[in-house]
Amino acid sequence: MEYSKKVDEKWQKKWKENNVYKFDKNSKKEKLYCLEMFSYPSGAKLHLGHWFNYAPADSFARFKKMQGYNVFHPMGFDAFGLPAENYAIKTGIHPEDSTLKNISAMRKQLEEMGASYDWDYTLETCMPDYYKWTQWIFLQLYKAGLAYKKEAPVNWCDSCKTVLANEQVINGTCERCGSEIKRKKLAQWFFKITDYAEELLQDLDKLDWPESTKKVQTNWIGKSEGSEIIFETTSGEKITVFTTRPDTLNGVTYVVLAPESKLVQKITTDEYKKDVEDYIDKASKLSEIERLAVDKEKTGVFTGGYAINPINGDKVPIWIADYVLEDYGTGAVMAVPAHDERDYEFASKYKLPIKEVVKSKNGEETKLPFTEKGILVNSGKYDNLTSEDAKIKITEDLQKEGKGKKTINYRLKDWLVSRQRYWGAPIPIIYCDKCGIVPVPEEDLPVLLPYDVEFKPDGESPLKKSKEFMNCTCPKCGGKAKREADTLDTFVCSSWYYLRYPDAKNDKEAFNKEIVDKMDPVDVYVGGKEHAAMHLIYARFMTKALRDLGYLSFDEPFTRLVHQGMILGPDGNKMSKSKGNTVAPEEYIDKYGSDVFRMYIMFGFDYKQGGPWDEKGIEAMSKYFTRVENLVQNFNEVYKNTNDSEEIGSKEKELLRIKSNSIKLMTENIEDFRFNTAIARSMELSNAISDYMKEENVNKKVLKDTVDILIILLAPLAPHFAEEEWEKLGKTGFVYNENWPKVSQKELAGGTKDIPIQLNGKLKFCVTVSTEISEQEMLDIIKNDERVIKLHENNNVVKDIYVPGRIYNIVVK
RNA sequence: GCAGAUGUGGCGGAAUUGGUAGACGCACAGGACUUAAAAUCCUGCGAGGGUUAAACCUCGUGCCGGUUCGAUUCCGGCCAUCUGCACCA
Repeated sequence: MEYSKKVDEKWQKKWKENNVYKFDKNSKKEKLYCLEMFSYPSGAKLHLGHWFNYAPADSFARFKKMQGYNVFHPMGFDAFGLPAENYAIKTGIHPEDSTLKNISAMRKQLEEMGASYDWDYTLETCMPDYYKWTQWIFLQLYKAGLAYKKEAPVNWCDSCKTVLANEQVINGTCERCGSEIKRKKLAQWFFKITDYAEELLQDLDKLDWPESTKKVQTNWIGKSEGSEIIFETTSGEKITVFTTRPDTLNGVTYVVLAPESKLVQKITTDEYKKDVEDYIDKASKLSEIERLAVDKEKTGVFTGGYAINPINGDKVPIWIADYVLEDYGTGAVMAVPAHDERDYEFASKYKLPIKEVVKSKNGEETKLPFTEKGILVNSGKYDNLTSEDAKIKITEDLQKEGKGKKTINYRLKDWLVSRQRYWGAPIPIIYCDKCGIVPVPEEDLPVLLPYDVEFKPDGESPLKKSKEFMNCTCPKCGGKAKREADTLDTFVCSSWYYLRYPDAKNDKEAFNKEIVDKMDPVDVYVGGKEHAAMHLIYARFMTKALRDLGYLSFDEPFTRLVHQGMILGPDGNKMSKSKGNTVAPEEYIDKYGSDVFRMYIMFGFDYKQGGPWDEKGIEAMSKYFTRVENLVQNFNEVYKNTNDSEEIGSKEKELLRIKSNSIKLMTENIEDFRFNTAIARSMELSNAISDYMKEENVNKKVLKDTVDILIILLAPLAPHFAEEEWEKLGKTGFVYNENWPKVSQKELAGGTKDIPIQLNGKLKFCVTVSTEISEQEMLDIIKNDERVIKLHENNNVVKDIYVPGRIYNIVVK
């Protein structure tokens, strides 16, 4: 049958009937856990991005299986979350109904793609049999003190009526709807990811991840080493500041508190009370985007209070200013306008003194603000020390007097996990008037998400409106109590799903320890780099936390990480409905079949790079399929009708060399997710076979072996097509069950090779030598080549450089 | 502003540890087959010069410079585009 969607259907049916993709958990082969980031069923159809993520990664998994690994390759659905709820708000269709419908449609499409998933291991995060365990994990973290509640200024989106994580705030606007984010104080649940900041940073070294992603995480964690320094104040309070530049302590000319700081009230004198209150009031009304605008001029106000410099006794004014952030460091800074740009700008505006205490090391004139390290001046006994030495010395001296210490700060903040939303896993907590916060007993899990709820947003959690859900009895005292109305951030669901897959049907525990230790960590994780900061850091945290609680015994969830690039619209822009440049895969699948589409997206782009969609390439790929079909058909005829030659001559050697070269490079390339070059090598091989078949006398054995190998090599890349051609070759089993071929070094050497001859590094010509002779013989042939001799005669030769088997360069004056 | 990535023919993209730049494919041109077209097959295809035709010569991997017998690859300095993070003291 000529390749089309019909061939896909034929083989999908056969695969199913024969359980070809059944995972054998008892296999003795080495396990390989290959995972793609699971899909979010916000729409009913797989879009091009899904295809570009899943189809090539499936080819990788197939390749690994053929190489002899026991490949575990599951797929599931990240089904809770805002889009389904927003869709529901718009259309009135319940999130559960639309989500489940989308899941079944997407699953059907994934089957049509021909992906080698074992669906016995699937999961859906919105189902009670999954979120029961999400809640259970919450309880374990709660018991361990890693989940806690606190009042916190949160990012509030007025349009979505919800709190957003810092990661969901883009330039002060909501990631989803683009409206400005305001600050609001609410009691919120947090996970203590900051406890793991140092380990999350250190363990990045262990990971086979793209460097750029490690960098993103490093910046996200934002470790900075410095000192905490205590300033006494005239009002008797103490202000602790954090600084990375204790060497500039003598240059402090004022101290600044964040407007939200609790100290402000105590330090402010009556005289300045009104100014300060006005300022705080104004600052709190500013939205995040206004407050953080880069070009915003710094503002602040004097409190009337003074602080005492712990090192020289200087009395400096205390100000409040919104350029100081409450939630970083100590919420207070010592201002050194001479050596910090922000302080300089502020001091200049408010006419505060500027005192220079660091000079350039090489004695050059320094222009203020001078923010580099240098040599201390105007610093009493610390004069002439380098910044590096002074940092240590000053901190030591302060420590002796209990006025300071060395410390480390991280930008990473605790993970805010509560959402005032309906479509998520309910937080398993009960509030009792008598007993306070009471965790739901494990045997009462899951806390079911009620179906009948008014989920239109009005600033309150939708669950609060369901009396049935809210009213309960306290597990401790049996009295009347209320449930937590917030649901968990979907990132909580996705922070542990890779642990659930291998034991997805376990109804006794989230996952069995023995199984998870055997199957995890994920060996190869494939997904977009938009998750570099959030999902990937949360999952790492979760693995480490569960390890410390004794539920598993490894440190990192994803050993190797690969990011696919993004396919852009034909116009080179990101695909979006509003731009009208989207590409619908279904049309192409229907017209050409899934394999042509898969092969095109693998061949037309650098996988890690992506690029603009080009429709012409798909037609070309379809033609390649036809060429291979013709090749197989011709082969069957040639094999039947021509005379056999047992000779292994130069033609055969060349064919075998190309065959082995294709095996070698395809093996390396697929391993490295470089599908475009892998496919190029398969094309070279089919071209070589076609050429060889035009010969008068063919060596049938060589030809047959080579054709078989071509189809085997294509099997992971074009699975349906390869099965069809395999069958045409008269084979009975599935080509998927064949072994990936091995390279023959002897064949790879071929018969001859060309040694380039250069003159001053520029190619002149090549000398062809046999690969079966010694290096010395090769050199002799090159040296005695007429053209080489001529080059020597006609030039003033300085020397010859010979890299054995590689290149021969003649250096002339 | 900081960090990261990218820059190669008309196009997508290839080039081991520095060693024949442009694999493979698209597009294009010419040819074969055909009444014709499509499909298929064959040939050519970085730019410029040169030749009846070849041979051959010069230039060429964003720009400038360096290291080297030899640089798309290594180093220094720019430019452009993209993506993160953005008052983190």
